[in-house]
Amino acid sequence: MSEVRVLLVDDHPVVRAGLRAMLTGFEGIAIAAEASDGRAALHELARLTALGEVPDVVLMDLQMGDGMDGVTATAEIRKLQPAPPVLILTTYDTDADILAAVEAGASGYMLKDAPPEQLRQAVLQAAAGGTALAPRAAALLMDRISNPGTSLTPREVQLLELLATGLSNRAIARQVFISEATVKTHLVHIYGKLGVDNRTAAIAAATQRRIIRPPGARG
Amino acid sequence: MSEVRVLLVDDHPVVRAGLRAMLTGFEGIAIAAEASDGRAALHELARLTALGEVPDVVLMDLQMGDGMDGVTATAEIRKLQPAPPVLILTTYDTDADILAAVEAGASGYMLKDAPPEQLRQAVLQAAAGGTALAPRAAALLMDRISNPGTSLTPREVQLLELLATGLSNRAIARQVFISEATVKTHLVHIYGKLGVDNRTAAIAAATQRRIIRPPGARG
DNA sequence: CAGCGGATCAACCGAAAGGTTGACTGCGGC
DNA sequence: GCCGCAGTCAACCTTTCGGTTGATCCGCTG
Repeated sequence: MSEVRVLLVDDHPVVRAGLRAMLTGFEGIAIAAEASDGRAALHELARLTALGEVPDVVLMDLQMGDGMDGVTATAEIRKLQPAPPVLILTTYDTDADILAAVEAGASGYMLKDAPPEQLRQAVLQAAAGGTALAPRAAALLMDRISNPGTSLTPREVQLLELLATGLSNRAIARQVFISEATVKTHLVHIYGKLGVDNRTAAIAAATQRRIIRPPGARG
Repeated sequence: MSEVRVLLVDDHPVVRAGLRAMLTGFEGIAIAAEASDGRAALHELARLTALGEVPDVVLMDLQMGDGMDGVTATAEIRKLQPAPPVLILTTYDTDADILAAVEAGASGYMLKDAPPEQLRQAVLQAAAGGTALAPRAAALLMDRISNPGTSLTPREVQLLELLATGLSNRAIARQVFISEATVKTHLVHIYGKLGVDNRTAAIAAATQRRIIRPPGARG
């Protein structure tokens, strides 16, 4: 009999307990192991692989306080041989989170506030080699392929990061060895792409979409 | 046999399942009921009270997507007769969150990444009429009573939060029904206390010191 | 090669923000 | 009752920022 075996990866004991209780309550799903961050997940995966017990799906949180984050871990897992499918289960549904996860090779993207039945479906689908996307994630990906020209250039992201640290235009200019005029030009472009009209709104928008890390983010 | 009876309030089914599994696994703790937001919690509380089964403690998340938020719900619960103690269990430990919760009458402030044993202790302590604070929450409150002059006033924190959402001075003024001049006065004070000289730097500093949550962070 | 987009810079102007001074109210403590 | 502090507002000035126009340079691509 073929049970779907899941590797849980989440840094919150409470969430792990919830998933464990919820998933083991379903027919045909079992927990193979648990890990509290990406690095631990890779260790578990190596251990299980050595035993010939590769899990059928990895259920992974994206935000994990101290250890390796979910996107990095997903990319690492996808490099393995064999590489179990990774289903992202997270709290946020921001553009960059979703895109980063998909680019890293995730088989699905679900939100933690999803009803249990949806979660069950997603786990089974991912384990079977399919995909499982939350509505907003699906919508975003559709939108991306229809008009891809909206994203920020690497240079713009770099200036955005400096902006978020609280530097003035002049200070940013000095930092990257360009003129203040150029900084202003870049900012105008950034504001246009983000749909805002000042620097604080740009920081808020860029943080929300996970284009940049929150100012003073730890880790 | 006096079991401690808990009312769970969290908008995530997964988290509720986790807390349910974790707490019922402990001796002397039982789940009285569950609710997915503040309003539902008040309903449950009314229902239980009518049955003469008032819970011994309310375990409440602060960030809840759609319904009444945790701070408002806590304040409402504390107005009841009888008013069960409210233990906050949340993901973030920013000054603004902690102070708001304590001012609303919470008996404790714990983080979701706390180990199960700590959680158990906190629930029991709160139920017994005591308090339970995460280390950072305790440190913050100690700091508040020792040197209250250095820290930001509630009003200043409020403006800081609006600032971080990307609003202009005029927009902030309209939001809180004061003049633009007053906003500027507050900002000057804020800059002085944070040791910065512009709004983006204020956001960065306030985020770093956990006075406010990162711009765009959502529950 | 012509065209496009990214990156660079200048000059300019109006709008917003930063900073200062001063003043008034209301509340709590000594 | 007086003092200090938080909160409110006005007037004024300087600096910074936002937005526009226009330009050069470079690398890639059809």
